Amino acid sequence: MDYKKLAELLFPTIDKTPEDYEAIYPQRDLDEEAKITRFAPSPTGFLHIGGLFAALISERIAHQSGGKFILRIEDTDKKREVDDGVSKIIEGLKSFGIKIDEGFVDFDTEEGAYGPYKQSQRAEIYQCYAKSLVEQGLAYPCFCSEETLAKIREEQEAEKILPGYHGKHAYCRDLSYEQIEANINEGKSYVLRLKSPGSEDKRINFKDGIRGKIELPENIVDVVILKSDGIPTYHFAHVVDDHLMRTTNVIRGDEWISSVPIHIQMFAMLGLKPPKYAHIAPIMKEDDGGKRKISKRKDPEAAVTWYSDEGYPVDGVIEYLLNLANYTFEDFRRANKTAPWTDFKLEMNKMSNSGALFDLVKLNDICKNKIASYTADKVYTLAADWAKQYDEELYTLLTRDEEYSTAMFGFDRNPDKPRKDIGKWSEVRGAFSFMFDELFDGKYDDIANVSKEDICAILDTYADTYEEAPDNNEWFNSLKDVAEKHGFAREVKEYKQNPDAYKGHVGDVSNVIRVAVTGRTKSPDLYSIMKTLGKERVLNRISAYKGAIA
RNA sequence: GGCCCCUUGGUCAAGCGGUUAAGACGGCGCCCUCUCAAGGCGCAAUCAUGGGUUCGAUUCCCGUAGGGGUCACCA
Repeated sequence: MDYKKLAELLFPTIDKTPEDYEAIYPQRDLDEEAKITRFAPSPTGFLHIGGLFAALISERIAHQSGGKFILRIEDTDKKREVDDGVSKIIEGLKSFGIKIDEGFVDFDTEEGAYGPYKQSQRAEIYQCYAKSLVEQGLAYPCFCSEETLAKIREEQEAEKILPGYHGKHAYCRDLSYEQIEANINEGKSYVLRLKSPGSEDKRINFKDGIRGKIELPENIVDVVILKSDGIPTYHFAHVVDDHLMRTTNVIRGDEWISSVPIHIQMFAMLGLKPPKYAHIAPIMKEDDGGKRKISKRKDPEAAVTWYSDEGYPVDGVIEYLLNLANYTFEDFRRANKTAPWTDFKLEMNKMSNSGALFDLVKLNDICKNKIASYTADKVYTLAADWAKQYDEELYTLLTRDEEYSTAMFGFDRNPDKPRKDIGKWSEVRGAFSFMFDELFDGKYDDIANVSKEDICAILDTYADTYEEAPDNNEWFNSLKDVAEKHGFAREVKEYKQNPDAYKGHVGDVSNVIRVAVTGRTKSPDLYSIMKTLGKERVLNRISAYKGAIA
């Protein structure tokens, strides 16, 4: 058969050759060490936490080696594509600080010399490589209908042999030129299949960057490389794109492992060198005592936007993911308390090869530590940013008096032992409601161990003698005076040594003030709170509390 | 079902033939403390299972079970 003639019949408009594209997209001029990685999602909905994880790993591997990180859009499936899919991906990546060098670096901004970076715009390139395969007799058109394919599958199931287009079921494999031409003239639609040279009893080996050596049976199926609309399947697009974009390391989900034989075969048939592969385990979710892949449909936390909505600090989420990727991140963080996460050297071979359960409790802990490490200014900025989008009332309150809010976020924020009570911005409202009259709900925790009479007497004395103390010590000393006056011990120790001699101790007295001022028995440093609140508001709170318990 | 991958406390996990089987989160307890948060100290809790190999298996080999993935003109 004259394959050249066939190629012309199939691709009359394709006049470039693979050599042309080799020249258009030359080898990159980079260090030996520099790695080119890419994140290649399909725009079928929101950005998934697993996608962010894969993107983060790829970005790290590229940037810590002095290489480049590409965002390529795999939009070869028109049926599943979602309108704003691309912008959702870019927005998600951007909001988590993933820096893209090439491809879709921003909304409507495509950069780089290896584009276009959207597969739907690369049809001619794929077709050119497909044509060359046909010319060499390595690919052929297949006219089998869906029904035929279904029948083949049935037969194979009955015979208990490997399903797929191969062997005696590969009906179109040996069609003559005349048959093909006749079919085409009839207007029959067809796909292009690769003529697999694989044999059933041979195996292929490859080294996975995470799992090490993997051995799989060779691919014997004549897979589709071009769909009937002329658009490539994932496999073919991957091979052509990652070659032409000069990707050195393909990092993707482990659901691709079983396709590696197909990919390696394609690279070989095109005479190209495959990239290094690394397959990462999916993020799992606990389900009825079992594990399952975290799912777009069932789990709100699968969407990356969920973390933004909840107000998790983006660094916290990233560090949790890094922690999931390499157990050594924790040590890095302990040793470098304030270093940016980009200083951490991610190691591929330290990645776990079984899927980890996503642990919101751990995430929360990391985020608490993260926020505790911020300055009050930074907390203010980030909390306000979040509130602006998700809690308008809080935003108004927070920004009404920046100095006031910053002082509030500064409670107990000493560098050695910072307060760790909020893990996400949505907790700000609840944690600091007492700082704003608009949010202060007039509900009070019960005080169990002080009588109502004593509470009133303490409040009276306190209100009458209230002065803004210059520092915490002095304030506390004056509180001790109040305690003493009402029959409470000045020191907790004194009380413990001789409990019958007192009604209680200074801690009980401070709690009375605490409840009056904040409504609750648990709060950050009371002195700081009152100082920030100001005398007038403190006195108002005290009288309001008296009214409430009267 | 075929093929492939995986299996250490509740969770993330270190370990790579001999260990009291790290560490972190969570839990519990104690200490510190004007409350809480934090911090300090401590406790409980793990090698899926059966066979080998070996003087010795968490570690190596085989089987079993369980989990996951994949077998499309989806990625």
